[in-house]
Amino acid sequence: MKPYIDILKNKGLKITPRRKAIIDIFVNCHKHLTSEGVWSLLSNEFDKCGLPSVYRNLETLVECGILTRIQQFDRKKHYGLCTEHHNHPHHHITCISCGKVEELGACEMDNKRIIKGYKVVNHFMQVNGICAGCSK
Amino acid sequence: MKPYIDILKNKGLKITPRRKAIIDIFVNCHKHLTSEGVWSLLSNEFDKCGLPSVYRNLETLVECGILTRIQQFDRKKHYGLCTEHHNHPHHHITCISCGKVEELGACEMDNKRIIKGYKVVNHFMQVNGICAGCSK
DNA sequence: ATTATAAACAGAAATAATTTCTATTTAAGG
DNA sequence: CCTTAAATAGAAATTATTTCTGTTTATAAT
Ligand SMILES: [Mn+2]
Ligand SMILES: [Mn+2]
Ligand SMILES: [Zn+2]
Ligand SMILES: [Zn+2]
Repeated sequence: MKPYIDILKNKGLKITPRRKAIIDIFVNCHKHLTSEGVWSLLSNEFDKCGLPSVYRNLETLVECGILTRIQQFDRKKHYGLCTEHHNHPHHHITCISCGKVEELGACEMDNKRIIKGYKVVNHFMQVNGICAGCSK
Repeated sequence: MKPYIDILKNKGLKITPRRKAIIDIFVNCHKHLTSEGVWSLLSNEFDKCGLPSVYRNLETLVECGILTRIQQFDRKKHYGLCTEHHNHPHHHITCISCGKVEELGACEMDNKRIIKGYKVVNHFMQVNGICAGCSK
């Protein structure tokens, strides 16, 4: 919790109740959630909470490296806590059953500057699986 | 052109003027296009052409392995020709300037069955760059 | 060639995730 | 305690995609 607050502070962003609550949700569940999933959980805590605020805050937290974001083919963005390597590129593996997120180390693409004549700008990798808990 | 038609035939799908035209578009441009981009090009050829048909056909062609599809954070699906390895998992590198698509060989994930206790179900990789032509 | 039939189609309307806009509230520094 | 820019709520707009319905067409069987 604390280190995430510090990231916000260092970037000159306000520590608002909504931001703390959103970070708290992810710290406690370690899952990927959709914007609406987060919104739904926030409604337990706040009488009033606008969906646009949720969207705005989730994107802000992604920009800070606190959250990771994946775009599934279901047209929804999914957000999860990015627990380490805040400034290093890395990827995540997600459980398609329970939504749990874990970090993967550096991948072979991270070093490559040129591939097939293309100057590499960025790359994105998403691995989906079934976690040990859900396999049982 | 011919081999793509054969894929459709083998799957018992009809060879319609729209399908031929869509394949033709991709064969001639080797770029990623959005659904609306394809629709716009089809309008040059057909007086009447419904956007729902374009969506339906693009998805059909993806299922056949003729096209590859990526989901960008712009909320749009992008489609490109998948020229080889029709039955082998592989990835693509895309030029963010001109949209050109090229194939990448197998990646390190392809062999892995278990990662961090997760039974791997599938993975997705997208590499973006600037092609040789656009670098000049 | 003609016909039968399921697949493909057009067009309109609906859906739903996300964004934009505006007025109001609030966190944080002095 | 003030001040102020950032954050927020709520309504409305946007837009990629899907659904629905009635019509057309590719293809196989006659
Ligand atoms: Mn991470
Ligand atoms: Mn391919
Ligand atoms: Zn799981
Ligand atoms: Zn290019």
